[in-house]
Amino acid sequence: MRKTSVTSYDVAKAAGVSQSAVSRAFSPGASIAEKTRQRVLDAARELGYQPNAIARSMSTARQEPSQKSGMVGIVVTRLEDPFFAHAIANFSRHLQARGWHMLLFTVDSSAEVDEALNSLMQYRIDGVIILSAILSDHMAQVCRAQGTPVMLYNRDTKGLEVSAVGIANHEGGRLAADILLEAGHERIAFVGGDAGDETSREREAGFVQRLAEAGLTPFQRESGDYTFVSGREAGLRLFARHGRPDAVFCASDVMALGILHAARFDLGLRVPLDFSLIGFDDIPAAAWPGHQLTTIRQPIRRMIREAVSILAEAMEAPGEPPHTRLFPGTLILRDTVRGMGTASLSPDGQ
Amino acid sequence: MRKTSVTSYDVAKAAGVSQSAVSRAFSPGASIAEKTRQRVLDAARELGYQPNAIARSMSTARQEPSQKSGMVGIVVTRLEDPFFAHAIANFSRHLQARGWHMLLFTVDSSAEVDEALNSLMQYRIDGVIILSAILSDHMAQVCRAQGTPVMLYNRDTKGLEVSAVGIANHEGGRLAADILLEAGHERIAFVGGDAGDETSREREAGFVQRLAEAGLTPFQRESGDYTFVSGREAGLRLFARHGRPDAVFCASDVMALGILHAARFDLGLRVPLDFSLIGFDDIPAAAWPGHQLTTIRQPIRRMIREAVSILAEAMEAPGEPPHTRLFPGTLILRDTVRGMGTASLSPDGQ
DNA sequence: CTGAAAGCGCTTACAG
DNA sequence: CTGAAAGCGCTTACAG
Repeated sequence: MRKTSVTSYDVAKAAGVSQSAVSRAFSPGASIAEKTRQRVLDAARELGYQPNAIARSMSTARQEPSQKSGMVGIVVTRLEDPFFAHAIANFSRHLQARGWHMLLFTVDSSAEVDEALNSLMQYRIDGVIILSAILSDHMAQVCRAQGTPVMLYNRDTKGLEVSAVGIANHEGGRLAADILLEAGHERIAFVGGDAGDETSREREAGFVQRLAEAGLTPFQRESGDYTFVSGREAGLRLFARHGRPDAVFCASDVMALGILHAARFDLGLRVPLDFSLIGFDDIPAAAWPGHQLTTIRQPIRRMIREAVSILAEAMEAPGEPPHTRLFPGTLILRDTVRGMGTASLSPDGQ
Repeated sequence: MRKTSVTSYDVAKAAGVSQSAVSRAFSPGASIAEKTRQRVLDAARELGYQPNAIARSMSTARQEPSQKSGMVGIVVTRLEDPFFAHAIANFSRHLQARGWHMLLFTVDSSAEVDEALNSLMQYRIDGVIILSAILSDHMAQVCRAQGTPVMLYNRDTKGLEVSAVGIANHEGGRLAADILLEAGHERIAFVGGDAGDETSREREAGFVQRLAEAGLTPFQRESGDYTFVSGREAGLRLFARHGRPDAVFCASDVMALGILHAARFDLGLRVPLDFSLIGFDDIPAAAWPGHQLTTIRQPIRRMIREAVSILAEAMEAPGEPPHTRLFPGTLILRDTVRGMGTASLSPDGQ
């Protein structure tokens, strides 16, 4: 009655060889005569046989220090955010190119990461990448005990025994302050995430530090949740009263675009005439002709290549200590900072 | 030497029961005394035991008509596109809520779908969702033979024995023409994908049909690849010569925004004064204050809920025939069509 | 309610 | 180069 799928035994019978031979025919580098291999492959094609990855994974559990599934877990928040969508798209291509599959888990906050990890680890993933969230100390130890390497993307390790790839947030914040200071601004506001958001805090810290060196303190501070709408609302609050800022550093492009649209279209302000604006990330929409947002670019492609490569190494050499790599952000001068326009440092506008 | 992970045998020993009992303790509805169950669960927590989903999947292969892995395959092109990023985010939440995991595979074109499916099926996925792409006739039969239900999202089944959820493209195209005609336009251009793109073709067909009923033919036709940049370039071509269109229907919001930015910021044209523009999809950026793009909305949330629900049914009742469900698009009137502005049919702007 | 045992579909020493 | 056999970690009839 069962819709029996074709197994290596069926192929073996059809090809007139043992089941072991079938297995070897599908294992690169296994010792098998080319003639036998061809015979098996032909029979397999005939029957529509595909090796069962689940069963293979079971078998390898016997030899390997830990069971290999061929799957890498990905834990992500806010997949709809263009920054993350791009990251996932890139991760996916790199991982696939190296022969891994992606088991995706979306969470609403860092609080759910441990649970997600637990769920993912039941599938004996070979490694896991966590985007913009952090796991608990306990969970990090569990992963370590299981031999599952962890890669934090866009987040600091905080001393955990895990790998990480990220952007130099503190320096990025300084860079933003640099350019605003150089443009002669003195009433500089900051817009970031909430108090619990580490990335935003680091960017703010660098920003505030650089301001302090120039004898200034932030003129105003607003926060949002990294959506366009929350940026727009922050923008409205920023300019609601008298004594407005003459410049704004926003820790995320998505929110910066919210501020830009609020300023221009809700309030009728001119940017950069009425105030300068600088974002962070360099998402595609930052380069749109109507935006031309000056921002700090994250070298996403390189970062992701590096993250995958570090993780790959860790998955191959279980014992090795974790690696962390921080990339510097680069200033992309476009048209939203007074007196420092147009001369884009990037040739493309993508 | 192997970093032996803890198995049900370890828990059994610790709890002083048989391995079967451990298994039962983790199987909802299995016949086991509550006291035994608690003892097992305690021991499991103590040892950090988590059942091995891979092994579980192997076992079920014995009883079920086909092996259940708890994973649903997702095949997607252009993950970086906001329309797809949103779709994936939604799929992920619904699938997770029902206890499934998502095995994600990205492809560059429909040509790679069969290969992706082959790769995914080696993991004995319980079902698969293909976004905006189609599988071959042969592959559809393979899936059928394996008892793996297939859901096409945003694509027609073309007579294949698979399920599908999509938007009524033809009617959407008619709707777009309706509004442009009503606004009094006569030189109406169309911008879509290339000739091989079915979605675009259907929207165009409905659009052209409605135009014909009014005694008109499309004034001009340009195509792009669904990126902002390609929309911008199409916009440039649209207005490069004399005898310009006075309205444009673009089969995708992302491209429509490219046209909008090209018109306003590269060419200095006014929308909707110089020409009217209507898009398709209603992506978030369409509602940004500076855009206010009139468009045809896809009810993504409902569509995805329906897709998951149809797929879930198919995964539970293998024999059942596939289902197809088409949703109507709704006109979202914003500010890019002459004389029909501002009165948004949607209360929110999200 | 419980335990011993078979079996899911593979991989890989082991012995020719 | 090849085949017989053990074993990966579970689930679930089967027989108490």
